[in-house]
Amino acid sequence: MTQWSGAAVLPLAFYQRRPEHVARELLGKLLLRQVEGQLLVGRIVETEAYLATGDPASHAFGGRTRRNAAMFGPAGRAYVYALHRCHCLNVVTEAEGVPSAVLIRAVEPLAGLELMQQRRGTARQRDLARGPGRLCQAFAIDRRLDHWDLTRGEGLWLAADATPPPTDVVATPRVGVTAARELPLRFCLRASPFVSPGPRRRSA
DNA sequence: AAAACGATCTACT
DNA sequence: GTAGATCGTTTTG
Repeated sequence: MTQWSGAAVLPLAFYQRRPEHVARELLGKLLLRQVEGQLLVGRIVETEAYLATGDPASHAFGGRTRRNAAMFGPAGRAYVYALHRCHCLNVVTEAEGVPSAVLIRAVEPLAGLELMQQRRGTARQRDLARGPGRLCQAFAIDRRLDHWDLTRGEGLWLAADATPPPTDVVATPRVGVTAARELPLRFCLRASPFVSPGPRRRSA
């Protein structure tokens, strides 16, 4: 795995900024997971920012609860929650006490594909980590990783590729429940086949 | 104690 | 494109 030795772990300062900025900067970065003696790697191709104030879609909008406690903690930690049968991975941003985060919506699988295929129950590369729930299943991420320190470079962490590919970024307004606000919170790499379907438009 | 609610996914047409 | 499964968390009685 010397191929990833040049990948620099993202430092605390990277996360101590506004979630819109972090979400934009995360595109093209690497998500790494060490599990069962193997290294899983994916390139982040889609993110979503959840603001500390004025964002009705954020879990922190209604105040602090047991579930969303990680969002109120220090930056650079994971906020993992369960939804339906799935889990979703967020990275906490800004200062402690400011509840903002970035949802990792999709990655392009780069290493450890066999284990991902095994965990996902499919061989289709496109379906391994496209969508926040699938991503967590492929990378063996669940609530035990809630509050995990992502800056330590072990278990679960993020890093910058030594030679990242060109990143042509698109920001799109959210659709669905938050459509009324038209917040430009979603970021993805243009033309990446590994982008998730995204939130459904809600039917009245 | 019970009910409602999704930052979703899969299957099917 | 739409429908339904499904379950931990939160809210309400």
